[in-house]
Amino acid sequence: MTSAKKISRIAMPLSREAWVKAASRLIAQEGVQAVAVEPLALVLGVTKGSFYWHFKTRDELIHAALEAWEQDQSADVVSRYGGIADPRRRLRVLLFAAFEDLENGKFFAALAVSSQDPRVQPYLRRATERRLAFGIEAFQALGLSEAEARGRALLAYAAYAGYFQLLRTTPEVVRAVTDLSGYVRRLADALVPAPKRGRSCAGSPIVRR
Amino acid sequence: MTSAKKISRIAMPLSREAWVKAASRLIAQEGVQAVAVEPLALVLGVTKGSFYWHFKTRDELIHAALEAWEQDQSADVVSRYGGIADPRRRLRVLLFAAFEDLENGKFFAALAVSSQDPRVQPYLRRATERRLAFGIEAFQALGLSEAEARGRALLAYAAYAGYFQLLRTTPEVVRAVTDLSGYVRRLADALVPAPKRGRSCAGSPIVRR
DNA sequence: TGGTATCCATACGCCTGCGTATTGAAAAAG
DNA sequence: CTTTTTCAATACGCAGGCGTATGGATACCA
Repeated sequence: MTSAKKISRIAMPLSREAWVKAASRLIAQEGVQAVAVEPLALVLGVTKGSFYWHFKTRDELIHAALEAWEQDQSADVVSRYGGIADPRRRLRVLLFAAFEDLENGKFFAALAVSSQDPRVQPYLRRATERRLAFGIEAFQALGLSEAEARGRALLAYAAYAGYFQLLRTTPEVVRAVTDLSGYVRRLADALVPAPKRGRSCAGSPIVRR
Repeated sequence: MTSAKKISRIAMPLSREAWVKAASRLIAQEGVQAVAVEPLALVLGVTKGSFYWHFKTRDELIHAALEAWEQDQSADVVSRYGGIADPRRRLRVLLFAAFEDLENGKFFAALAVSSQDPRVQPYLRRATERRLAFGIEAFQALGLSEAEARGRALLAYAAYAGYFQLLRTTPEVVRAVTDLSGYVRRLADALVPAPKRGRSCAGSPIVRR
């Protein structure tokens, strides 16, 4: 049958979820503006007729895909939040976990591509607010002043956003320079005093103000 | 001098440069895909007829704008390079200078938006390679190993890219958190041992201020 | 005065993508 | 065995954007 790369579309009806999923993949790879009905239908082995039965407009599909991402997001953060008591360790684990979720990072970078799109903005804004607030809280738990915590959280978040942006724009160059785990470790060492093991810097290098 | 955005255009012939400049502005604001001939002509107060006299295709305009940016880039880097002898100070000055050039930062962030565009890729790749190489060199001048220098350079560059990405995608949120100078100072403190002040402990670059 | 080069307007054809309308087919319900 | 519901194909209209063709208009030259 349709010997295309995708599943062979053997007369099995297409679910709404299938469209959303395909759209999400497309967003992660080429950004929101790439979500076009006809090309997408071609990939799925159907025509527009199918799409406009499942969705009222193209915007509805985009919105659905973004909504799905936001749900995943929240779930993830909450699940990792409950855990660790020690603030230092929690912060480091948080950092590593964030960078380890490559899918999410790539999707986020792809969203940033379409940041001017009014459909995307609210999702991007909420995600940024949520993550930054979380980061600030985590840094404050170390005993830092709010200003200091804000600054470090922004730095950490920018390093996150920047890494995935660079990975998207020029993956060869980035990979030639260092690997992910080394990158994150370095970031964590720069922002969070190492937790107990080995002699960390004498006394308390952290200034609370 | 076109007084403001779209006025004048009083029978004075339009130069090729005017098109390139307008295109560059557009790229910085909305990305490469926004560079469309007819809307641009509307802004400049002419029609397509003018454009296709100065340029063969739309691609030619885009290339011209990117080329102009790359030239500026190189000039800037070279001009700042000659200066400082002390590697610590040089690195910090470099960092501050990079972040202070808001125009360039915004243009870079806008380019990253269109990183998938085959027209943009080479320019983006060259800029990234050049800057990273420069950063690595600067860190090695501090006496760091190549691996360590690579790591820190990537971190610094990601912080740069990330900051301007966030400034582009969610400026309100970023500005609510901290200001630019504080951000850069923090980054410099984290990556570069302060020039004179008390020596930080050997391993951890976190420095009391 | 006439010619030539420069700069721009207008009109056209083409393609892509959105959304609608209509028809069709197959499964489920009756 | 009908009827209804579900899903999809086809055909259409419309808009925006690229590139071409052609015809002014203005200025500079000879």
